[in-house]
Amino acid sequence: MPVAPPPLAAKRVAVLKALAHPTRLLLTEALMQGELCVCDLRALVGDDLSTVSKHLSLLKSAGVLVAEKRGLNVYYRLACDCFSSFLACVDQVCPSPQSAPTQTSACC
Amino acid sequence: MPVAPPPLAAKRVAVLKALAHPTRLLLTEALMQGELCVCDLRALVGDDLSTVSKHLSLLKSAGVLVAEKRGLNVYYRLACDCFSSFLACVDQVCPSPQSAPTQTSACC
DNA sequence: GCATTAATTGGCTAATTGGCCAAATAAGCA
DNA sequence: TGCTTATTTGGCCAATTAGCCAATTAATGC
Repeated sequence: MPVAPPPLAAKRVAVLKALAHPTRLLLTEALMQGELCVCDLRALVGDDLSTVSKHLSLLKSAGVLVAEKRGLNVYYRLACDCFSSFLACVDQVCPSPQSAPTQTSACC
Repeated sequence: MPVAPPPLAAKRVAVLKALAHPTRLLLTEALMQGELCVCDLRALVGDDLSTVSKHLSLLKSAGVLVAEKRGLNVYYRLACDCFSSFLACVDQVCPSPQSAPTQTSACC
């Protein structure tokens, strides 16, 4: 088993692709502090509401976020609470000279 | 500090985007076992040599891989040895029902 | 039911990315 | 020098993605 089997690999790619966009990464980072509704997130990133909605939908499809409708609002939150260590992982994958200088959270 | 500062965020996006492609993820996973030359990697993925070269170049630009020329061959290897725990991280970001069933390597 | 607010969906175009071919560069060897 | 092999680069076209607008759906209150 030299590499991941196709279904796992496809899932990994979906997660990575979902997060590999500045706006979507920003949205996800914002949700580290807790759930927010779409209109809050829209105000945060400044894009058109439909654009934000599509980004969120993609993140939900990938399994990164979960959505819950309460009243008129839809609240999004992280599907798992390990996203901060995931980010630490990302920062560690390549030993860049300037990034993560005072980073203490470890992944690997 | 609600979210990552622009330069760090851009770097994260670059790493994620580099890995968010089936072929590039496959190439990177293959290099977990050690360095390989471009022709070996080309045989592994089956794409045109120029396509593989461009994928590798992108991964190098993102800082995921490093290249070293020895003789006629260019050998690529992982820029950091923590890639396996990074993958474990990816698998953990969303609690999918079928993926990572017997996974013991932990990230978060 | 009708009006209002929140969010999603469809449609369209612009921009980006992917992948092949051909040409160019680089290194070793006769 | 010229030949051969390994890799990269440029160019081109197809496919995907991004983002805006308009229209639709959903929930609440009158």
